[in-house]
Amino acid sequence: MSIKTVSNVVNGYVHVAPETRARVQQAIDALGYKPNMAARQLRSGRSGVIALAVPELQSPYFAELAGRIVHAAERRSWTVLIDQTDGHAERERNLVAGLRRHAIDGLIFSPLALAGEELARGGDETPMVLLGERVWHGPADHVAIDNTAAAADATRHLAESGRRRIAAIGAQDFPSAVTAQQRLAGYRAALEQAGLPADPALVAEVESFHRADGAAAMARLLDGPRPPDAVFCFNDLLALGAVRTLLERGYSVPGDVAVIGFDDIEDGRFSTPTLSTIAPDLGRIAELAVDLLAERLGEGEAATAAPRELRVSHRLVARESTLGS
Amino acid sequence: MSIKTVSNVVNGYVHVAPETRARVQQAIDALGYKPNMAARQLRSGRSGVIALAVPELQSPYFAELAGRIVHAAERRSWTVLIDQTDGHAERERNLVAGLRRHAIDGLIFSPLALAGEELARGGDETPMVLLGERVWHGPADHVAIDNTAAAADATRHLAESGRRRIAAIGAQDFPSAVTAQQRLAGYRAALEQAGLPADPALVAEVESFHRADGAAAMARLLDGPRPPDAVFCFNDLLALGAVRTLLERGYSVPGDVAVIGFDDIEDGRFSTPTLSTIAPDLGRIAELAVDLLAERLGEGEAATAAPRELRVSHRLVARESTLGS
DNA sequence: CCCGGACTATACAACGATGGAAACCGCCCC
DNA sequence: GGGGCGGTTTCCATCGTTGTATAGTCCGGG
Repeated sequence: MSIKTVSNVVNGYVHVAPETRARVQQAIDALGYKPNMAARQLRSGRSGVIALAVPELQSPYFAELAGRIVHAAERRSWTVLIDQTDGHAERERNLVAGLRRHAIDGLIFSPLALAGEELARGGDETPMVLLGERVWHGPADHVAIDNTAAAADATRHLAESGRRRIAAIGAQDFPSAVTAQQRLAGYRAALEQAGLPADPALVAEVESFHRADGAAAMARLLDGPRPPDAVFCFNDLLALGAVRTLLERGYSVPGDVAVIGFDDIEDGRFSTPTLSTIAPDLGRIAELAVDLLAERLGEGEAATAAPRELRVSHRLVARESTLGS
Repeated sequence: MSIKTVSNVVNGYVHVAPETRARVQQAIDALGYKPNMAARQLRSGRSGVIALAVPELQSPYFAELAGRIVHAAERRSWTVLIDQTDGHAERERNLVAGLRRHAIDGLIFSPLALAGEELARGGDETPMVLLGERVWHGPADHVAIDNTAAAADATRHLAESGRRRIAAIGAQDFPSAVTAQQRLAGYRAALEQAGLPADPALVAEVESFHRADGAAAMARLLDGPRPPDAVFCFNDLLALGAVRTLLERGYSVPGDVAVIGFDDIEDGRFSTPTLSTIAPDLGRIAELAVDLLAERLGEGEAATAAPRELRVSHRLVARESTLGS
């Protein structure tokens, strides 16, 4: 009974005599033998682990995304290793440069601080899939919804319900804030299409996309000369923060001010009022990201093809914060 | 220039001539050499990866916990691999049995479906730290807050603000639902201490701890013969769901019904009304869990000591849902 | 009765890194 | 001038697994 025979049994190699197989299996059970993954990995070059890099798990959007990706990866018997970048450019750069401390087969990366050419991979050939909004035709596979169109949908929804002074919360003007810029572009486009003036005083900048930023931004808008009658927030957290400020100050939502968010996180379905939002097809994003990695890890053709850009659908979900109850 | 010399340079071995070191380093940079983690791991027996097993990342509590643990692990240069059990007993059993597909140095496990002796480790000697509530003196290191006391604190807070009919949402009667049972025990103890009768009609069972369960449970309580004037929900998600139902039906919170939750997730700080809750020291839990693993992975004494039980502090955070605004 | 082929088990060499021992070097000191 | 010595580098074995090549076994057919 040689080592190789054990290997054959463990791997279900066909030509093992049933009797031998049984004996080996028995020994395995008795001794509690576990194959050593490190050695297997060394031999095969595959670890069965993919990394997911997100800014922070504390944000419901990323937490949900992570959960979906873990599930999608499970179907391929992959495990997911989490890298939290906290949105630090340095960390993100290290990821892209492949300065990882651990052996992974692929990387799914939702960048926050990096954009454009900075995401080009140097030297490291482990496949990478980029998530989230970004200039098209980048250096790696990319999965995203049509961000600008989605933002326009949200804004149009507000306009169509008769709102005239539609504010935006979530603008950011540093160059890597592609998400914010695309959503702002969609907002402006929809305003123009609706024949509404674009009042710069109605665009509120934020540091980051958390509830507190939304609350503060809303306060600034309300303190301005002519407060808005509707707000498009660039994500649901901002929107929940904004709603909080509005209710705190005695405004009615959507009576006085309608609010719409972006992401469709679960919080918005149970908040009061429930939150209108743009719902990206998260499940599909997760599946596609994992599928793309799988293709790159596969044998032939697809593995070396040019970067692909996949667009995922989104839909508008109108709830109480714009419709009333 | 041998392989070993490169290894020595990479690992910062002292006795390498500066000139040699420089040449090697230069070659490394030029060729983009990356040490192979699989090989290193095979030799050293350490992967630098710990697994975190939680029921689901979609729950803000676990998402936050995961984020904290990733950060705590980072300080030891460990990476965290996520296992989502979805609360399936089978999956949890596999974890405990060590039927892992990947090489990890340790496991931080927040069980949902398993309890007590089922958690005893068979054969697998990779260290495990259990999180969350459970019978004491179990088979592995364990970090948790005093769950019963915390539940009593929450209930007492309601009683002290003059509420007489205090309901509980979150009871579960299957044997592994230790968390629910401990919180229920705390609730009952506090009622008794406050001299309030324990009306079984005021205890609402739930399937799981999500917003929808809280909303449904609240509806059942309101439809009952004598609705409560306060509710202690066994976690914040249940509480947010309950608040949603109350507001939807025109009740004032806390005017008609006061609500308190458990976990102190971020949602509760920006909901309307803001949510009173029990805040466990999550950061400390994460740190301790990682520290315990580190001890077990260390060389000598501590590695083989008896399982330890560490208790983490919690505090009551009173917000609008019990105090009013 | 021998041989080919199918089936089964073993031997050996990798995968890439590292600990330890051995080899090499220049130099000081007796 | 040779032995010893510190500092530096190389050699060898090893971690556990698996692909390839090889050896062994058994059977049926020519």
